[in-house]
Amino acid sequence: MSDKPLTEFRKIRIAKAEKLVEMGFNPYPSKCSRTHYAKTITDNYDALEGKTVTVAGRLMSWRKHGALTFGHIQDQSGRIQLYIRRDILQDTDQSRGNIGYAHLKLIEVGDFVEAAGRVTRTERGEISVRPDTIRLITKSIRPLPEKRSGLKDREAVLRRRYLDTTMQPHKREAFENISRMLFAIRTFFNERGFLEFHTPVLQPLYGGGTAKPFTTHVNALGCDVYLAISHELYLKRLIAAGFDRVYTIGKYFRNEGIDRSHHPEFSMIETMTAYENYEYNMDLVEDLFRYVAQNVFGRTVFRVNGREVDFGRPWKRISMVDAVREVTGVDFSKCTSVDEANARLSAMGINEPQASAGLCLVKAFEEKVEATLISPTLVYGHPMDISPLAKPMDDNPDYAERFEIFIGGMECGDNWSEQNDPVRLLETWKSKQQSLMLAAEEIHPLDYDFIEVMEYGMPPTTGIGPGIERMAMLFTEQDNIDDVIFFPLMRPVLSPLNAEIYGIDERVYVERVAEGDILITMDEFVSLLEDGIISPPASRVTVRPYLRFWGDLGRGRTSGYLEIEGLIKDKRLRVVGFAPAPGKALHDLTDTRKLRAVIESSVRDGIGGYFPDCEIRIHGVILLHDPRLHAG
RNA sequence: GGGCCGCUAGCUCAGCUGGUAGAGCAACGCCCUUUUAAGGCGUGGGUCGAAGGUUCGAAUCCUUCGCGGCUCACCA
Repeated sequence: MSDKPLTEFRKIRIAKAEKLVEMGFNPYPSKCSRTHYAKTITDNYDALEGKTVTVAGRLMSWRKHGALTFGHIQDQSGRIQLYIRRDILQDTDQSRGNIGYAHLKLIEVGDFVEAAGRVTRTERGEISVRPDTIRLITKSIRPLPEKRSGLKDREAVLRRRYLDTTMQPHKREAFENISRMLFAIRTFFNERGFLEFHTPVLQPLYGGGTAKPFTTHVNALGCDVYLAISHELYLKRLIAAGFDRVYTIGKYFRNEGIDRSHHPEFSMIETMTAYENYEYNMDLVEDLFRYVAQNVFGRTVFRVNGREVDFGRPWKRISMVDAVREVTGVDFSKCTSVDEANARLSAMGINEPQASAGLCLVKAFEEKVEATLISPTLVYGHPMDISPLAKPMDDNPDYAERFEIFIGGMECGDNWSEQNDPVRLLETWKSKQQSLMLAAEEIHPLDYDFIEVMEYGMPPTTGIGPGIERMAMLFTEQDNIDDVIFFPLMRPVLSPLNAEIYGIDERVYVERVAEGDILITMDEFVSLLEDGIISPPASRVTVRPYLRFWGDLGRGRTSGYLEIEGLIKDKRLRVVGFAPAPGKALHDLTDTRKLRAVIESSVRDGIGGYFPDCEIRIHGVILLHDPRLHAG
């Protein structure tokens, strides 16, 4: 009986590693002695020709020609060819870890190797290292993807990014540039006298925004906390503490939609500057983007959504009222009533009545203007209705000292003069809380501790908050956020193949209850049936048994649940605590027919009698494993 | 959440209106002193995402589910 290809491949490679151990080699040594990166050698060939160098990296190609062997080693900098000659390569020497020509078959594509030898050119002119010695640094026991195409399946790329960047090294560029970007951002702020702080990710209250948070629990304190949806309230506490210029490059967590420009976990650079207002920040934001463009990318013109965006020119600054008037011809500042404003809205084809004239302006802006703002534009003067943490403008208190950054039709940051009047802040928050409770049945926490901070006093302050990923998308010219986040969040999966390799007998399913499903216990279910409360609206009920086996086969326990469709209209019922045939050994998994028969009779005996006229379809048993036991 | 699309060997992909599951790369064996998509000869490799259904017969048709993609909506 032969194995599946991957299983066989893996066994062969493990056998080679074992052979190496038998021979006295360590296939996983801890040290290597690289002297040069590949690119250093190809860039400085004239100076290095004939010199002895040591290179190390992953073996990406391997061409045997009898007494000659060619291959390419790939390191972080690039690739360089190995030109191996039988008459030059030293013999196998376990004490030094050297692998001689006779044993070269023990290393292969995918392995990490180290080669020491002279820098030379082959007859075809390729700069190469001609090794005197070759050492195996790390044995690889999985096959690399197809060498020409690499990974193409999007899911495979996202789940195994390390393979994608191995096969197509140019795909590392965006990530390298993001790293440089972060360094440049820090340099930019540090040079301007800002101090970087780490603010809490675990927060007892979530504030500074209206997003849905992730919740978690602190055992030691016995209380629930939230992952940060924003860091701004903590930065303001730092200003109150006497620091004039602070920033954080923090992680933000928002339990909301995922699409090509939204990710549940993202990063932002957030600043607070005391003794300045939003106008200072307009200059700061513009300088920041220009600084990053020039210092990291060496240019100011980028392509965003197929259109050119120039960060070098002075950015357009326009009030929201003017921006809407420019595009639609409607001047919302002249609207004297909500009804008038809503009439203007519906005249431009937006039939969603808003609660205030300010909200009408915002709606018109979002619908008609936002997508047209390709060149970097700062839009200021938001209605106070939507700016609870911002200060009103002196000359027009209906509008906030606030601006948003728009680039390529995408919002890239929100910024304002911080409201530091504690009495007004409290009033605003309370009324906002009430309206939100009425409107959305959502309770937003009031952070009284923060109000107290404001009562002690915070000097005039202004902050900016450009998103790192949005910025990275602009500068690396990617249109999908997954391509600027190396490890995007995905549902966990365990392939049947891995389940087999790692000795997990059954298919692994992640147990979860979808929204809208009803979860009840077996006892509750039975009593509902007995009382006749549940009866099928349709003539057919579909039952899917899910079972989990604990402990040793033949002796362990069985638990599971039934998924039942057709008993409650449009809902799926999940009955937990289903124990088929109590007392019987169900663990003979090899006889699936017998297993199924036992489950079927158990289900039919259990519920079939309650509605005799109904067809009950029982699907094959699905075996569960606790994913937590086998994660990773 | 809605719509559309995809899932076949480790990887990249064929597989027509239902009729014995295919190729290349990778792997294994042998040959080869200038290859770089090396080449030549030979060999092995599959729960066609899962479960049901229709059928004499299903990778193919139907239903449900899983995972993913694109897109719209929602959400900053």
